[in-house]
Amino acid sequence: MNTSHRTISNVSVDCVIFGFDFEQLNVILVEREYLDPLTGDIVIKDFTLAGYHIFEDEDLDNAAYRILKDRTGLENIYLEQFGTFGKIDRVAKEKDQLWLKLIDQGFADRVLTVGYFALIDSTKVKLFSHGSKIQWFPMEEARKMELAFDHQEILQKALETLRKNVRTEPIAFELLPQRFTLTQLQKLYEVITGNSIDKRNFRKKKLQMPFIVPLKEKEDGVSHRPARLFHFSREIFDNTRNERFGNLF
Amino acid sequence: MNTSHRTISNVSVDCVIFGFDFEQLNVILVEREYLDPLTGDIVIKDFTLAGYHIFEDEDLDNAAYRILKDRTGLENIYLEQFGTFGKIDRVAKEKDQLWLKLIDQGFADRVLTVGYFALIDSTKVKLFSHGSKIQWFPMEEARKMELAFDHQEILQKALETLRKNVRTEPIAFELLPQRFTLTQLQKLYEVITGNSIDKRNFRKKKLQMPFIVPLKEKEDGVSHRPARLFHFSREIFDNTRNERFGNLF
DNA sequence: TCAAAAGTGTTCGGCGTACACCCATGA
DNA sequence: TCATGGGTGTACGCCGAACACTTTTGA
Repeated sequence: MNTSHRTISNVSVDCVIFGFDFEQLNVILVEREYLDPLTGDIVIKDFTLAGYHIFEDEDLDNAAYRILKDRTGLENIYLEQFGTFGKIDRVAKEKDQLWLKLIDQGFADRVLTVGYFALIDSTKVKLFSHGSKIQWFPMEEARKMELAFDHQEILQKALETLRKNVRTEPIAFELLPQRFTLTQLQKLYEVITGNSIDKRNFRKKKLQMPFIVPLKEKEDGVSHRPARLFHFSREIFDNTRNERFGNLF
Repeated sequence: MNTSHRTISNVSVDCVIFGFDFEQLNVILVEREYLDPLTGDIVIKDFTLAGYHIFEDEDLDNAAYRILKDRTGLENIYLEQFGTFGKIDRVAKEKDQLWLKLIDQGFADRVLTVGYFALIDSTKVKLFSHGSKIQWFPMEEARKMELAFDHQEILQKALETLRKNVRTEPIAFELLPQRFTLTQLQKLYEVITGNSIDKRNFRKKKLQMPFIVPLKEKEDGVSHRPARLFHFSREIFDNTRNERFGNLF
């Protein structure tokens, strides 16, 4: 991690990085592991969100972009701040206290963390480890894990916010490749909201939206009838969005 | 302000306290004034949101409740966190730097602030000054004022969040007395959203909502036909809210 | 020819919207 | 009796929901 900046000891940023593999919603977690230097025994081994303290000389939003770039190499990604977590005891679990003592980075006892979620097209991303292992987990699995600190609570809030906002903001497309099929889009809405959707109604509605633009290309490499590809035109969206808060799906 | 606690120098909370006087949406601002101790000339005189640094021994949410109680005496008030503001230059305006130097409270150069908004029934609240004057301003006026720090930006975000959330969460009632008329409720929605609403359609819809309960009482002291009073039953709301995100107004 | 997913239309009920007049009360 | 806001019903169009079969492709 970059150490040429001074950090603010009381404030960190945690990024909930969402991805979609056309089957499930996934999230990136970072392994937190500490081995006894003498015996090699595992003292701590669990997972955290991707986070770090903010630097004194960067905007809060930039801290989130930095963390995201450090872990994925990606820039110009959709990032949304969804909450700040500041319970006194949020790092008070025994395991967390032990961890903080072991890594001994001089962070304050009291740390507030600002949560951001990122939406990325996971078909084209390589994860960077920087020492700690980092991997994708299906949301369902991640939601059952015992994460570090209050990260389970943060993950929950991120998911809730995503669920709400995906209905009124055109953010689902951030999780898909530039060219996608309507079935992929439908599946994405289904896994985010947890509802299943009628195919005909879904397609009828999408085809009416001028900013979902049909392309001439079709899928290839599939062993069934290939689907037409679409792309989301932000330009048309910005020009046609009407004032009402109507559901976008 | 309470000084028996140690504060966290990098983190503050600002409260946007909304009220409704049956005509407009109002917000509480605190006067920031500094007089030259020799000449008595006004060096700084403007307004800020109600805010303070958080204490080391309180949860983040509790800091917001504390500030609210200090200023209004109220407890058990609806409070919602809506964003955290952490641009590097958010306290860099010349006037703000001067202010920080003059009050000399040892706060850090870099302060992040967490924004909460409160919804209160302003028919029964007295404001507490604690040295600085504090008063209600109509939103329209407040939105044009040059507030301290980045408080104009914070106010804007608070208002946006209120506008969005009032459609899907039963929070409008927090701004009204326990017993209210439908016309008051309608006016409230109108001033929050900025749209005007058809009276018959509005009433038809409200009367279908089981948690808006008609009372036997009517208004009195008005020089026209008195209106029926209603109250919002949270209990019925909790039992009848369906899963869909349908607009609540 | 089979398996797998793509693609396609109609009906129905409910909800939002537009719209104008009489009523009850205090001054 | 007047001024002021309170209170009420109908008609129409659109949108969301339910529902089943044919088509295209690669294996």
